[in-house]
Amino acid sequence: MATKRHGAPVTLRDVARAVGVDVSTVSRVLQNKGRVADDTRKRILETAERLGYQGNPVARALKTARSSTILMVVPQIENPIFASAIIAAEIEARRAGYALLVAYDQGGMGSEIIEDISRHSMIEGVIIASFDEDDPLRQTLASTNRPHVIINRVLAGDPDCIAMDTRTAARIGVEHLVRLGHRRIGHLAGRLGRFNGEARRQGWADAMAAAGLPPAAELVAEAGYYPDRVPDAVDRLLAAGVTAIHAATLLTGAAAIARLHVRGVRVPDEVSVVTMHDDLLARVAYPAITTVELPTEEMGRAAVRRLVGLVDAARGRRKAEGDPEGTGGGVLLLPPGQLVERDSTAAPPA
Amino acid sequence: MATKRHGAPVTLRDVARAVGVDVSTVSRVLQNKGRVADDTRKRILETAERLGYQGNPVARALKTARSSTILMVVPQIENPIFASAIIAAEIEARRAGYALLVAYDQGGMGSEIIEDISRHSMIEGVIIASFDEDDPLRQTLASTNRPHVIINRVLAGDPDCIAMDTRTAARIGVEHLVRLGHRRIGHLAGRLGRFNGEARRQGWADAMAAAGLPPAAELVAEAGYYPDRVPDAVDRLLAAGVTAIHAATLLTGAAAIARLHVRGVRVPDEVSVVTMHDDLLARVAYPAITTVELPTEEMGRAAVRRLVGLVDAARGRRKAEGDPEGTGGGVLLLPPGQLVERDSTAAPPA
DNA sequence: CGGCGTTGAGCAAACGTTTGCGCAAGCAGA
DNA sequence: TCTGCTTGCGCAAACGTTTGCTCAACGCCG
Repeated sequence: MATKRHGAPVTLRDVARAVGVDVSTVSRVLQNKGRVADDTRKRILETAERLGYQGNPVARALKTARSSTILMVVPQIENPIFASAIIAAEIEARRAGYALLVAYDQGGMGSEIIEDISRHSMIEGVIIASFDEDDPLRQTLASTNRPHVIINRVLAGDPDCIAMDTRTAARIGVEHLVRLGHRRIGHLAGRLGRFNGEARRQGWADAMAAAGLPPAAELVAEAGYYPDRVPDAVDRLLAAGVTAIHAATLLTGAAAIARLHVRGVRVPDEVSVVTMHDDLLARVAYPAITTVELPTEEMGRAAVRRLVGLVDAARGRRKAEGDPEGTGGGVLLLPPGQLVERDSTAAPPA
Repeated sequence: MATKRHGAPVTLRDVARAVGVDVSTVSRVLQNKGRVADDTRKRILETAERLGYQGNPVARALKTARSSTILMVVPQIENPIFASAIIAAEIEARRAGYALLVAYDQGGMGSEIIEDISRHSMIEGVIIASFDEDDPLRQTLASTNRPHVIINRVLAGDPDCIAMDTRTAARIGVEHLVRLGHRRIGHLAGRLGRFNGEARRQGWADAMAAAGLPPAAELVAEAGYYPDRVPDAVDRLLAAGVTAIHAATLLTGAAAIARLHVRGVRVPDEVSVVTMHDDLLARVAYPAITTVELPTEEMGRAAVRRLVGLVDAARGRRKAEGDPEGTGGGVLLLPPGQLVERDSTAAPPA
């Protein structure tokens, strides 16, 4: 009996030898392929269990050319939207039998990152969050025809984008303000001209139009996604005489409230604030912030499902299965959740 | 000339054939091992470049038994401490030539998760954040003797823990309050009895003792890590007559401020609030929160460095190199950063 | 009783590397 | 000219699987 070095992992050969069959038979049993006598099967399963056979994922990957690993590239920014998307994506990936690699893009380096990681790890597909319209990564991805899906943004020409319908989310928030009686409603914009900034502004405009209110230019103040420029933008909205502010993001919404406090403006008595993405921050702010729930987790899950579908398709499997999981191509725009009414919104002052 | 199926990846054999040498020679050139004639080397390099040779990480991993992949397990909680630790860890890992898998533990399932992922991916080491003192994962890890490091917590008996010195961070915050003239300083505790909750309470007690102030029991109110129980705890501290509150976490600090607002207590005029972890939330709260910086990113980076060291050591490399990178064993307690003074702290009312 | 289909299992090739070994060529010293 | 060392490179085994092919044994039907 050939003694193995202690600690060395148990291989198919070890099991095969112990049972007295060929490795191929063991392999077939372990993956339920091919016909094996019930008796043999039982002995193999028992022995594999007894020896603690684990299987070597690398060897399997080499033979099958499948690594069951996907990569998610996110901007380095600590955006809570991505944080929860990653969490949900990982859990969904694990459920689907995949492992999730993450990589943080420090700005437009997506291509290099993917290439870099591909050097040590075989990745079957990529989920990309850091993606400007002009990102060179797009070319790379298209030319290398590696399965990929883009999240948090709809990109013209790419069928595999999964984003949240922030336009509708914005509309819901603003409609709530309208319902409360507000007429001069300002929009604290993110980055206008960018996909997400623009969608939110549109949603604000939609609600305004539906209420017969003019979406005047002075009612829109751009602040970006960081708190820095918020005070200035809020001041401009106050100068425009708003009684309510719709903030594009939770973070800028909170910053807006802080600015209103500084300016001595009471929230919500004098000015209401509403925003989207129902995160913890909305609950610890004072007053607690009224928000519209965003399907951040569903975005992560949907991205994984779509990507797994693409990977499978690329391997020729379930080619014409009528798309039973609804993962079929096409841009997916996830509807927002509920309006969560808290203490930052009220009727305008008489 | 054997035409390859278009799209099939370029292998060593392809390059070797094109140059007219053996695959082994190509391999040696590509990894700079062994002696090869300069001329041959140049031709091989050129051809590899021209054909776009990428190398197959799986095949390499099979042969070398190295996957250059590490796993980081974090609790599913969207704790900003972990978010930034992950980001920093990933970037450090990439720099070290590793890829980072993440997995989110939904509560005590660490062992299952690791086993699950090990089925598809070969992982060389694990960084674990979700780790209670009694976690069964600990046994698993010890018995399987897989290289691992534990972060955000010091575990008796495990030499590879990397945590932040939150005790000192707490002391620094409280010292600041003392310096401002506060004498009745409450501690809004996390979870007492747990590593992190206890360290912070100790730091508070340290500063109190140093100032000759009695750390009375009624000055400590436990609230956990979530905002839910904060209002009640704050009320108790107010009843105890505090003029300042040291909150264990940024989130509960923000929630405490909100509660003080609700109670009609002005911050910082009547009650000051200080906490730790200088995150965006501290800047968008009103008033902006005075915090002590926490080395969350360094924790992530240090964990990766240590783990890489362990992995290398386990493979017998640089066994006795005098530990040039300072990654040597032993618990690492990272010192906190600066006190960032903002608007939530001031002298106590006369 | 011969042909044939089915079942169970072994043989061996392949996946793309890495690496120990061997060997030919070249060259220096004796 | 022979020995012996170095340099450059090919040969082939291995890493642990998966899978197509082969084949013996067996039972069934005509």
